[in-house]
Amino acid sequence: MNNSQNENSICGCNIIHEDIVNKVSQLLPADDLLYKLSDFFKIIGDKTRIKILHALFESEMCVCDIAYLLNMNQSAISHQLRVLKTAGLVKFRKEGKVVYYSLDDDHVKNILDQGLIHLSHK
Amino acid sequence: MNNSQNENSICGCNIIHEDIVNKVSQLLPADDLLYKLSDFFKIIGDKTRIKILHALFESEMCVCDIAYLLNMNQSAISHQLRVLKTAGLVKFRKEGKVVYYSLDDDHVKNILDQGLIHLSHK
DNA sequence: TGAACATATGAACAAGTATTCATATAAGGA
DNA sequence: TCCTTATATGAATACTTGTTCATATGTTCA
Repeated sequence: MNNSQNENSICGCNIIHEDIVNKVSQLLPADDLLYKLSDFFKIIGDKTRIKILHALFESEMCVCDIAYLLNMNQSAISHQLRVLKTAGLVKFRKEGKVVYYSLDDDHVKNILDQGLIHLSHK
Repeated sequence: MNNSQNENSICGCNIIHEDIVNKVSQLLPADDLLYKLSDFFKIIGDKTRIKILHALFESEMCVCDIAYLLNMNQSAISHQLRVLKTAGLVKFRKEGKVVYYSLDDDHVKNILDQGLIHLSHK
């Protein structure tokens, strides 16, 4: 237990447990890494994108197929596919006019499945 | 290959591969479940909350400690702790004025670690 | 070459959300 | 009881982001 007299200007209160804060502070991963991590979860934390990913678990699909499947217009799907592509979660191949998207990462299915397990245990 | 003459009013294009769409449509988890799943990832897809969770991996902490550790004011942390509490990811115990937060879910650390593995493999 | 179509993309708009500020609540100590 | 302090919370603000609309690009086919 370690209190200082004046409240801290940063957080607006005193440090109650300086020893714990110091210990945890050292063990915490770098900000940079944690930001990347939260960005990754942000990508899969969207209902449209998570549906696209689940669809691609089953089969590669073209933009038009996905749009029809999800009952959304082509533009919205195309925008979201770009997000997934930029994040390295999907890749594509072109065949004439048609662009086929598929998964580009083995871990993603694993992580989504873990999420489902989490939900089922709550 | 299966084209209809007029473009589809829903997605603004024709279905290219009706067979695939039908197959995937049957295999896709229920909307309800996928929404819950994306909500879960949305919770951990925030830099402040992911820092809080990582901090709590190491030790239970009071609100003030977390605020000081993350260099944020008490109110912001309190709001985010409520989000995490509502999602069932953290729990708390009271000791006088002080409220101690800790993890309330075993799967979360696992999932975050998987996320880190994903990042390191990219 | 021109029409049709699959996809991409920029801009605008709408909706959601994280943080701040002010203040309330509740507990401890003088 | 009054003062201090730890936490919670409602409202306002600022920011982020998903979707739509209009349009551009690029390919096929007649």
